[in-house]
Amino acid sequence: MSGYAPSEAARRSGFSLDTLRYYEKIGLLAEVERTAGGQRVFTDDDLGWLVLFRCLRDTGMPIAQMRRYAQLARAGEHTADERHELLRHHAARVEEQMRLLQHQYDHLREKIRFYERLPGTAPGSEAD
Amino acid sequence: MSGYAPSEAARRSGFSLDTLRYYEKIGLLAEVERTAGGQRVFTDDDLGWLVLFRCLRDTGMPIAQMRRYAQLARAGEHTADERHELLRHHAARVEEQMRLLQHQYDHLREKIRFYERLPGTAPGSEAD
DNA sequence: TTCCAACCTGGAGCGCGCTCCAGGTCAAGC
DNA sequence: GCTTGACCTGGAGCGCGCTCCAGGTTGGAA
Repeated sequence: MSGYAPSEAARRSGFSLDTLRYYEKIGLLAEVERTAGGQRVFTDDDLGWLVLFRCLRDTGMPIAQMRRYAQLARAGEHTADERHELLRHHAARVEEQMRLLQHQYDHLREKIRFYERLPGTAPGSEAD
Repeated sequence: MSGYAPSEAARRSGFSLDTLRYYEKIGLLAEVERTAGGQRVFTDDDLGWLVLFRCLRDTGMPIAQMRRYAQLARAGEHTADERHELLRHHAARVEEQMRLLQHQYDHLREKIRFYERLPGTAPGSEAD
């Protein structure tokens, strides 16, 4: 079941080896288990965290905030409310982000339509 | 009608004064007109470009690509096809970006639902 | 046993997109 | 004419999130 070499964890998570080490170094990922010789062994739980980090990162959460979330989770059950609130707050910003993206995408499409109305090589508007 | 002081251009565009100067320096904005004394005077056309840059920037286009677009436009009508293609290509990436954002947003909402199913302070799953 | 690819560490470096600074100039109101 | 706030320039610095490097260690296959 669990116990992945670094390269395997990288492959499964989509993060680079360097990024995995970096995430551990800055305390985003908790201390990863090691072999007797000191090489990392990632667990399914680590992989689960990486999936979450990817979600949060892809939605624009800064690393400092991800770290805060992770540290709260490690602190125990009693931080559940705060973690919940943190995610809800983030979700609200993601919604705003989606609205802005949609809005600017509409602008972009309109701009593109301008080019599609251009009849070959005719004199066009200045505002292109 | 046209002729805006730097601070006014900043206010209208939402870019900082430094950013406006930076955009001109790197050749994103064409050379902005000046008073006899050397102070910038932004035109309505400049403002139009800034609106476009905001659209492209908000949708994640790198500056190098915006500059390419701007330079093509300055080069004349004969670059219209290439500009069109550039925007269409960008729009495709924005669509992909929107899909990913929606997908990860769904994940996030599911995570939040997990906290909402938590009955007070009960022993929860590990995978939080 | 030997090999070599994968792994380790600490720390420097990078690419992006600004942002700030020092030291000086301009121009509008009094 | 003087003041003062907005503006100018070139260039350094920054915050983020990695990414790369040198120099050394590990561990599974042949």
